[in-house]
Amino acid sequence: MEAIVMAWSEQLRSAGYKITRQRRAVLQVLAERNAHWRPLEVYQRARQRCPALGLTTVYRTLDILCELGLVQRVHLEQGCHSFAPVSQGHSHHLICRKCGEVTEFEGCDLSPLLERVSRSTGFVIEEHWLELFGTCPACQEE
Amino acid sequence: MEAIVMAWSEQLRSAGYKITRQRRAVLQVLAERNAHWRPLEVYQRARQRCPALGLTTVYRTLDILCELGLVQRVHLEQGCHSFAPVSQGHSHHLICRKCGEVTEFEGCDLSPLLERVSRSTGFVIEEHWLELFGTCPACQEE
DNA sequence: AATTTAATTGAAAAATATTTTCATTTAGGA
DNA sequence: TCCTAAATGAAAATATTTTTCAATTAAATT
Repeated sequence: MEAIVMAWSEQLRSAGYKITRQRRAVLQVLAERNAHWRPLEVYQRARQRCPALGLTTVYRTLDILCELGLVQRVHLEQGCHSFAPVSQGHSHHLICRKCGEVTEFEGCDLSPLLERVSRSTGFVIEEHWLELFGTCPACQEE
Repeated sequence: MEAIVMAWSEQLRSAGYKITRQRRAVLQVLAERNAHWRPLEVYQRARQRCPALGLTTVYRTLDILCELGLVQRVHLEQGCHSFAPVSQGHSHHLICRKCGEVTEFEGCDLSPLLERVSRSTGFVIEEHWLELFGTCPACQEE
């Protein structure tokens, strides 16, 4: 089994959640590809591994994974119904518009910008949210 | 009538859309407050001005306004079902978590960051979204 | 290995959000 | 005023998400 699935399972377990066949199937699907997934897509794909899986459980599992910070909601141009795996805590996504691949990127130091905006507007800024869209190396070749 | 409503109307007209009572009512509501609006909220409020208005028309009007770049979808923590007025073309929003006020901010020069991310990932970056959340000056006083 | 129990489950129903369809109405040019 | 394509609302359809509840099950305990 993928290392990431084992790591996620361990996180679930230590947060007091049981490792069920259904949850494992969901985790395995998410680990398949570093991309954004809609609940229905996860459901359809995970049912190949665990035919008894229900859509409700997919929603519930994604909720838990979000709460633990293992996946994050991704807001696409078409809507905000997708989720993507996250490796560290607070994370920003770079999304390929063609294949849907999701990459996290480092070095998001927005402090100077936030500082400037805060000064000019008088807002106290508590949270920021940045997403980039483009074309990944593989899709550029086509 | 608010200047902004007239400006929006002119934009609609010159894009070939008719100025109907319904559309005017929607525009007037959006001009009331620089905040984020959900379609249902717009509907309820605009019906006070135009009781014949249907929810379908609100959705359709918001679509058109988006297409013309006069409003923009706002992605909140709770979901992406809200819209906010936009003054210039590409715009970023600063959103008050308490009162919902939406402010556009200037000076979003992300070029160095985008350049850096592009180099380290190999992605061609075509679009970026940045949203800030915090507390506006008025809400800080409470 | 068997027992126990609280967590987890799926199905169905409900709630919520959005889009489509279509007959009727209407804005605005002729 | 007349005309016509655009726009409309109501209702139905579709899509998404949550709630409810009786049955099942993971995993701790014996």
